[in-house]
Amino acid sequence: MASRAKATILDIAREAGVSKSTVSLVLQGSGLIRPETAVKVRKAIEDVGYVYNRGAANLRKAHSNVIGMVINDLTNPFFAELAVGMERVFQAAGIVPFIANTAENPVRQEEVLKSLLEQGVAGLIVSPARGTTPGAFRRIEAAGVPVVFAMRRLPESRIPAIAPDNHRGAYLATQHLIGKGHRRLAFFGGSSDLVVYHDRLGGFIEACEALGIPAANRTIVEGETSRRGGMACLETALAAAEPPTAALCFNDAVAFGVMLALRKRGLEAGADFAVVGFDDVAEAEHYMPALTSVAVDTPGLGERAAHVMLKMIQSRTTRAEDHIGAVSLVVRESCGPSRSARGSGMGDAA
Amino acid sequence: MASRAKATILDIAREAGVSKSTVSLVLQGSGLIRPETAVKVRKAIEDVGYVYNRGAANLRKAHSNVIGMVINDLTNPFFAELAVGMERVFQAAGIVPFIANTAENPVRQEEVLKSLLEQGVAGLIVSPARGTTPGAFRRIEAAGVPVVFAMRRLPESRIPAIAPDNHRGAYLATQHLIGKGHRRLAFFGGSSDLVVYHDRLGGFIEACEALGIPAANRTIVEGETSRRGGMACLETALAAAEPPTAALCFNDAVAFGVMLALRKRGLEAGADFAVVGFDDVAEAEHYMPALTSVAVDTPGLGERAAHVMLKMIQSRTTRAEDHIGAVSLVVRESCGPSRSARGSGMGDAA
DNA sequence: TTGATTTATTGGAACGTTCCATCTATAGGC
DNA sequence: GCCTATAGATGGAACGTTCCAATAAATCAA
Repeated sequence: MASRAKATILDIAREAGVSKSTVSLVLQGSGLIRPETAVKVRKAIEDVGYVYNRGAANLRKAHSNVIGMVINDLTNPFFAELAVGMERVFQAAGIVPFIANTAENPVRQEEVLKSLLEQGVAGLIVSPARGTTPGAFRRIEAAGVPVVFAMRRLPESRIPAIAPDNHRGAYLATQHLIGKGHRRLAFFGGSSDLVVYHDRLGGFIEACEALGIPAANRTIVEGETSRRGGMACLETALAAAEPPTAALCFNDAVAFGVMLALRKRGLEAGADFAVVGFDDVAEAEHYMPALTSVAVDTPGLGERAAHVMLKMIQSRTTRAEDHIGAVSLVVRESCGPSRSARGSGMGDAA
Repeated sequence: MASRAKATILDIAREAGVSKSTVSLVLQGSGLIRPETAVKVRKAIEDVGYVYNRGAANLRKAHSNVIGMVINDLTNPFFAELAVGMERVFQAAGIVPFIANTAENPVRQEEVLKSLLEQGVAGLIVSPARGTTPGAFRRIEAAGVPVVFAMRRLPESRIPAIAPDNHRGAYLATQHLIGKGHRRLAFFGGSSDLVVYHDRLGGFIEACEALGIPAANRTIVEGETSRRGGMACLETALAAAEPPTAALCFNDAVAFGVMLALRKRGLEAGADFAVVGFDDVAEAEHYMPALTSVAVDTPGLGERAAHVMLKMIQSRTTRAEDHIGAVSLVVRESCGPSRSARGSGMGDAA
């Protein structure tokens, strides 16, 4: 196996009979080189199986072309969609983003960020893990590396955030449920150490208050932002004396879990209990029953985040405006057909 | 903004009143340093907001601790599960894997691989995009960087592959369908430029031949390995004069698509048409109806691939054994209850 | 005391690039 | 023929680390 000790620019130079400077120039596509020379050099590059050493180059140039994308849960298709949006714009800019998963673990996140930084990334797009301490990004900011938060943000931080209008989305969804006649509502999933949680819950509560649902008729159950979390939430809520008849879920994964738990109990989402999700992942449309959800234009947010990042890098700043994306409620089947209120009657199939 | 021109090891040395060598030693956790000195140095590191420059270090050490993971479709939850398995073992080894998505595009894949290589990765775990040319990894092999294929492999290549027993999985699934009494079978999705495709299709055909399904009663429809692809496959197949009554799908995504298309036609998976998937992603269990699928222990394969990679790096070789993972058929509802066949009773009792 | 050994620390060369300043040819203007 | 301009190519210093060989200081054996 031709493990000939890694060819360098000097090997190429020797092979082609020019100086290393010339090779460097060719590598950068400089117009200062006579075409025939360039051809000769390129042939040599091919011959020796050269691979460019970006680390060495960055040592001089001091700005790399790699961008890190730190994601809190890769198994949630929502984040894959977000990533895809970003990749679209980075690809056009000739940048390859590296994705790293933190699995919702702040310690892992710390490692991941450290590693990315050491690698000399030009910027970082982050959806912070839950429980991230406010100081976690201090060092990064100090290092002057631009960061943008996507979807999630941190309590008090100067870091720009790209996120959907969570408050409004939750409001719309809640309004929809109330419009369907529901009078005992729940908010399922998420946890109060997430800023997004407060945004969404806030929208829920505001709608309840505006439309006459007293606090006594509201059930709020925190839980994991996953299918499993959703299942647990439903169980908890139905154990109450006067259980809710409808729920707004923190995200679609939670909503899927809720629907699953309903099915396990012999209940049907839509008919027996209304559920609405948040994010509108691709699956929502195909679920059975199809999930009513707050659409946030996920790839669009990804693109936006990428653009902001590019801008920050270009203007060598570490600041940028927040961006709140528009949302809309996509009504499907999981809240049932319009029906004139049920007030009571859980219709709890034995 | 403290953009104080990137602190280096020398700044720390000055700050702490020691030499750069000492700082370097501390950074590496060498035991040669007097504890008090180490403390002093660490304090200085903290004070100046130092970030380690791995690029510069690699220039000397020549082996990095980053591993690239190149995935052909991040939106397929299957690959996210694979990634999670790998991460588990890399994390334990103190390595942060960088994930990059090729979106099933060989050109993009080329860029991604180039970028990763230039970054000086220690190894590459790849699920090659469909249509990858056989020569695509020649340069990488020549560069002496260890590569392992996960899930997919390339026609003639010395690169070790970690994959499930595709042939056997397909055989089991087909056998199951025939056992249910089906006599006109289909194989949906995938395309012949994928080695896996031939493996799976091969298992299907072998089972058909062994169990007496003549070629005339077999429908094979190539298609995208996605939900959309599955929908198209079903439409194509049902348009035939004597349409199949059951299908083995290339993967779960295709199977979901098939079930979706069935529903659109007012048919029900299980009762009206049997479908079995491949991969057994988490969703399969929760689908409606729950999908019968070939379980491949995805995270286990991920772990395996990671272990092989670690081994290769450690023993500085570029060769390793292939690994074929065990598979099993998980029977759920999408093939319907046992029924005494159309055609003839395959004696599938209870 | 001397020399040997151990413990802590250090300077300098090397790693593979970029980029500036310099150099050599050739061409053009007169 | 001489001077200047220009195109093309080049050597060397610098980037931030590691690691070897060397040193200095402390300890020990005799």
